[in-house]
Amino acid sequence: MEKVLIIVGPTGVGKTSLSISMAQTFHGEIISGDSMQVYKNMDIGTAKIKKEEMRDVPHFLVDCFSFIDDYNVMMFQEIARKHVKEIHDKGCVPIICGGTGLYIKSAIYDYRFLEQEKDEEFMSFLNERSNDELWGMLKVVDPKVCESIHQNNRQRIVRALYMAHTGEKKSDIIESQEHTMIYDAYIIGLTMDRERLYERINQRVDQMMKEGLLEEIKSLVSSHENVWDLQSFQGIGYKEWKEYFEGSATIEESVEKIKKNSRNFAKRQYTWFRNQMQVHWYDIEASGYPECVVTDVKEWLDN
RNA sequence: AGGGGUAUAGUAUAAUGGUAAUAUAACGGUCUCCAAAACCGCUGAUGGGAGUUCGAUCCUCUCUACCCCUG
Repeated sequence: MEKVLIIVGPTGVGKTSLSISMAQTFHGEIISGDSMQVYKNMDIGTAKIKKEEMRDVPHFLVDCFSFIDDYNVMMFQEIARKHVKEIHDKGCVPIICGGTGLYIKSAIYDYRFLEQEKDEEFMSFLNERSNDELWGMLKVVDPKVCESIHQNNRQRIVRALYMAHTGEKKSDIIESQEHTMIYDAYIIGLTMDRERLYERINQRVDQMMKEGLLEEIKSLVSSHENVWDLQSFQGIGYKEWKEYFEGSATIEESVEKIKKNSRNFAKRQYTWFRNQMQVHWYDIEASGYPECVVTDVKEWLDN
């Protein structure tokens, strides 16, 4: 199996800088496992790596789509796997680094997605139903998957109904998989004291403001109509400005909201990585932090 | 310093002479294409002391802290 190095962790913990040093040490190339850093012109709010920080290490899936484009797991899975193969064939180490848990898991496990077909009629049919009605429908159509989705989670219920309607049932897809990794992956998870991480996140948001986050937003807002509905504008650091532009919130309130959402996000990321993937955790504040990663990765590469 | 007021969960607000509710935060979890999303669960409080009372968070006194007014 091809070897792939994975770097995950909560936002703001320092994944990017480790990815560069790993790439330099082990002759690696980096694939971004991040759902927002793909968008061009969204640099500050996504904490995107700067050109000069890349140190000539090749990066993929960064800065490659317009902010009006849609991007999703299936696209990530396909493109990331393609890059893994190419990097591997070159004799380099593919490094997937990012914070979007589902994306990364879907690329390294045998996840299978349905080809998306548009069915506007069925969609609007679903949109008119209440949560309870949809839940009742799913119970009939795909009872197995129904058990695993909470009644209030409309988004998932709709998705499952849509899958059953357009092709395969979600439960069938899941049962057709072995739920194993398709690569020989070493998963590095970075962590640190929760309180200090939150402090760091808060400071990073203040830093974004100093670097001109608001100006970045303004220029995007003026370059396209109704940006607030775009998928790219559902990202933290962007969606929080809607109220400000509508005149119902101050800059300070928006900044505080960004901080809060970032902290909440970091917590959800921990939950995912702790429970969904087999992560080797490293405390970035522990003594000998970068060195022990190098030692472990070296051992894994040699096997 | 004098006069008045307030004290309930980390924060903001309820309520009652029979030990307390809501929001939010915090924490934990679910996750197969909106995932930086969507959803679920849970912990936590009547400032300290004394009195009245069968029983006080509620009434009384006192201490403490904070707020307002007047020098």
